[in-house]
Amino acid sequence: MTNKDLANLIFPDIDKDIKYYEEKYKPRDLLEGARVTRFAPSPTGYMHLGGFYQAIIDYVMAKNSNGLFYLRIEDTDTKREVTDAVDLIVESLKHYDIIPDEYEYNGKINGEYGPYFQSERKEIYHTFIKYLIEIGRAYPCFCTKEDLEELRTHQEERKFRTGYYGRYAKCRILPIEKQMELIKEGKEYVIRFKSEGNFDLKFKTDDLVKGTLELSQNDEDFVIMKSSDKLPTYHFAHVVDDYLMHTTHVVRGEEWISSLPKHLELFKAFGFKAPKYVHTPLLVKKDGNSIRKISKRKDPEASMAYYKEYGYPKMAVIEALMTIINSNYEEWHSANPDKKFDEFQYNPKKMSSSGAFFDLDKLDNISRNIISKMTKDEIYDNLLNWCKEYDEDFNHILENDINYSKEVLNIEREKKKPRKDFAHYSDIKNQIWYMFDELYDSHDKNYEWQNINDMNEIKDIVSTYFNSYYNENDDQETWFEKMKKLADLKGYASNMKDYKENPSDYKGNITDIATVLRVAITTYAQSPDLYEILHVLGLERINKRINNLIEGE
RNA sequence: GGCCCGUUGGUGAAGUGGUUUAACACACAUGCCUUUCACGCAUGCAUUCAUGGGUUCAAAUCCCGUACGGGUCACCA
Repeated sequence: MTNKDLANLIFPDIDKDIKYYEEKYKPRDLLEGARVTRFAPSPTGYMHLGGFYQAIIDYVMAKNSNGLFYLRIEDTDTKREVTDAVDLIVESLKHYDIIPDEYEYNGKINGEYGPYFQSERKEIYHTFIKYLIEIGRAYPCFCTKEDLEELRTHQEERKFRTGYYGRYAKCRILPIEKQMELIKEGKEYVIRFKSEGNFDLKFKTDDLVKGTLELSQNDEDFVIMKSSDKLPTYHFAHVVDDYLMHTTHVVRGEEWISSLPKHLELFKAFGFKAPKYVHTPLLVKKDGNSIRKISKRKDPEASMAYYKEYGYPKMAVIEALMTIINSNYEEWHSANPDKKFDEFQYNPKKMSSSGAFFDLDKLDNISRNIISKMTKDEIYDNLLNWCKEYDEDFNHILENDINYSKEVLNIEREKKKPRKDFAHYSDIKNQIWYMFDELYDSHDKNYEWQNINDMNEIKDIVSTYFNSYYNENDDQETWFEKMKKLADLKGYASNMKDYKENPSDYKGNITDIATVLRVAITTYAQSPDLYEILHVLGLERINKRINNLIEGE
């Protein structure tokens, strides 16, 4: 009885060999220096910010080297799988225009190196495992959960390092005859890798972010194939897939560093060249005094859905992430405003090696800048798009009179120093509701009168102004001159200098007049430029409002 | 607990032995501009790089210890 007999007993139907797959998945025809990256999430829930952050790195690394970026779904854990998770992942990437060059979705495979769902690659893994068994580097293990637990407590009590290794790996010394006998009896088993490493020996390996890592050799006979569904574990699938798909750079969270020795030993056992690794720092968050990993349960902003719901422009989210990825991104971007973010030369060495904070304030700032630079047409389209999903009422209002809506959005826009008061689309309605009669009429109005708060005085100022002074066709200068005249007429200083010199000579000053008019029209003491607001509103809306104000109460 | 990684202002960070009196951006504060707000502009905000020691003419930058934080020790990824 030989290893070959064992291998055939375990995988009687596997008739292909590694060569077959190497022939099938030939090296990629890419230019020198082109990087092949992949985003390889497991579909266990929603799209996490940390995953997206990695996908961006993958994408940028591939794009700025004329390489290629693909999506692989790591669905080898059938127990944790969540139904719509793959849809969420694909839709999130799509929403941000991070489109993989190769992927598989809804049964359609786009790319020559698929399938791209690990669950569909079972035969490939089995072929590779079969080979390992044949050369004596893998074996069936019949230990039960109880056996392993016992081992563990035994090791813990003696303060030994826990794990299935060396003399504790009892199934590795089972004679082949015994192994085959147990399998024929129908005993449950997993396949373990037979390690040749020595934990006391260290080796050095390079990580593109962390630099040189000094790690102990792996000596654990870790599981490479599970018993229940015969699917491989992550460690095994990673090695086989990234070899066959010719990944050049593996981007993953730094939590994987501790299992790197396992992966490297596996690559070595096959005689494959390992890819380069980019172990990214975790996204963390300050919670009181402690720092912790950003968590989906406690932090809504951990989910990509958060940014969509709030209506952040997609470039804002991407740029906020880019500034964490390489802090010189911002500088580069302002020097190259017309270049796309994926032209930025990402440098893993410049990446922070400690945990990174994702700062929502910073996101808001970036977002404000981006929104302020949009043309009225762009912001209108984007807002409408967002409203279609999250605010149907506002959507209808915006579509009711498209030109008017665009003019409203255009207030203090399309100029050198545009307003920067919208951080996300869900902000907008609350800030400009008074521009739309449909919202204005039904809105609770809390007039923020300031210095002048006597209603008779207010009504007098408002009616005099709109009856005798306001003219829609005035330019801004004339418009303001008229307001000054009104101020003089009513006993308010039109010149601030005069007012400051002799405040007691006046009832108030020009700012009080402007404020009354502003509040009368918008209810707010603070608003964008009043001249523009009046101009956009138009006489009809204005008259309706002042009539209501004067006749009301 | 073992092993690994890390620690520069409120935040992201630049910086790898001497143009650093520690860049830039966000946040914050003050002032200017101004019919309000926002914008813009100006100024301020770490005498110090977790901490103790060492190497050196010279250290945030190199070495050792300590503390603290994080990761990982599954038939999860």
